[in-house]
Amino acid sequence: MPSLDKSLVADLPMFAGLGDDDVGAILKEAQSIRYPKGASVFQQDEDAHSFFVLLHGHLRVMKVTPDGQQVVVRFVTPGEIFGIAMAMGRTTYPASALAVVDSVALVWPSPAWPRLVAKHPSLAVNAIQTVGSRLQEAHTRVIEMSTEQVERRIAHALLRLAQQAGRKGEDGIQIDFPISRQDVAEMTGTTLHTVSRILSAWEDQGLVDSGRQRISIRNPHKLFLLAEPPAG
Amino acid sequence: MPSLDKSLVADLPMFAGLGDDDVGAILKEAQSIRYPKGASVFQQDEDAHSFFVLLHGHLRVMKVTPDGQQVVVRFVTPGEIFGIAMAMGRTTYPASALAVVDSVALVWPSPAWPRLVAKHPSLAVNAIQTVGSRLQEAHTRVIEMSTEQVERRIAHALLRLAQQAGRKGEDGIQIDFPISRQDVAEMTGTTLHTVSRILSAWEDQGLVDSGRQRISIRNPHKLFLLAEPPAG
DNA sequence: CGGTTACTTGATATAGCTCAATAAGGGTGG
DNA sequence: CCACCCTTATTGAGCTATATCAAGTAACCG
Repeated sequence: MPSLDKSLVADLPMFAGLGDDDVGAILKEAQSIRYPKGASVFQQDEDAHSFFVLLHGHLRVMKVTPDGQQVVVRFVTPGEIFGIAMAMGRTTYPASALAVVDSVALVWPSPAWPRLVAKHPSLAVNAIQTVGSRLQEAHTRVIEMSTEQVERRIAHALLRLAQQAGRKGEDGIQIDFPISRQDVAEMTGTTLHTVSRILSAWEDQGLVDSGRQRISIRNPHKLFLLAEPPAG
Repeated sequence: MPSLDKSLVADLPMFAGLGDDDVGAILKEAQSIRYPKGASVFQQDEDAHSFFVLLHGHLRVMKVTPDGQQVVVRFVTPGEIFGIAMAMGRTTYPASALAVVDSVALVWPSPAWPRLVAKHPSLAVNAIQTVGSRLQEAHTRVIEMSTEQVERRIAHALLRLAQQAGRKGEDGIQIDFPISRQDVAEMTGTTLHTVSRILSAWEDQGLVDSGRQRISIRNPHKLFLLAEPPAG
């Protein structure tokens, strides 16, 4: 019984440079698990027992500060590897992951990682690149938070979301999972009130069309101009 | 002529899990270069020709936004690997590195990386961990910028600097390289004016002792309490 | 010394937070 | 299918942390 279809995953960046046989062997060690909407995939500070590849759905990854404030680290989209705390030399997860819609992931036990890497070194190379690009993103975010004010940060966040999880609709690009004002606030370091006000303003200008846990971008070009004002 | 002393570098995290022979072989491919104070090691967007290990001195890594604002990404301290853009799958450096004091680094040509990794897989594993811990730091910074106000952010930044580059002096921990108010501002997303005011206030309270491009922490414990106020 | 770079400090302006109240969806159970 | 409830979103008013503007002082460098 070929438990998992190689074709589903063979061309994910994580498996780049691996032959079909290798991919098959790696997949044999994984199981696929379904996470219903709202379910937790793993919790911050919990023992990093597994690592994952998202097959279907969307996850919100968030961190909570000691005093209870939440920050959204990112959203995981299908094809991404996540929860690789162990590969980064950690024993616990640095953040929590929650299914925002019904989702399915491949799951490997963390102890399999060193063995798999030893046998398939390209895994390590690919993992560095994955972590590297996340580092880039994180730095981008630091820079935005240091130098831009709220409106531009929100514009950037929405454009990024549209790129990662945008679904072309009748008029505009819709973000393909439920996302609240609070979520956007936690991604951009502001409050839901400010997000609400700004989205309302943009709505009036015909820039976006949004509602309860739903945002679509009607005019990406104008939004882009807000995010990156032409030099002057 | 044994150009470089293995003992200098054999126990850096980057070479963990490698035998003396391996370390020797890897070192053979590097040259050591001196960067006088103020010299550029590499420039943002420049072709990622080399990667480095800092042997001596301190570097400031910074990014410039399209509109010319600078952000300090981090300071490099001796023993660290840096400029590994290429390992992360980039062809150009995402930031610039500048010697803030006379410095010395080991330099490898980027094309050597894949070959070295193929021959010494622990390099890849160690690199993931390095990049992973930088990702952690970057996320920490995002979270601080999202949830803390300026005074706490500066407190955190100074404590981190003290940990990475603190030199125990007669009274307190001195940051071991020249650092201006502007630098601290660019690390914490504020202005030099605000940093100056806050340091002045701390000076009055006997928390720090600072001057032109010089900061030392007289009372780390109190500073820590500012950074992490006890729950309430 | 003269010039430049770093730092200090006051006064004012304002972006965005906080507080507060209301409204609109949308799911659920009767 | 309707009524209710809970979550999410909207919007106003006032406040405050911090940026900005402005001016002067101190340290270092050649």
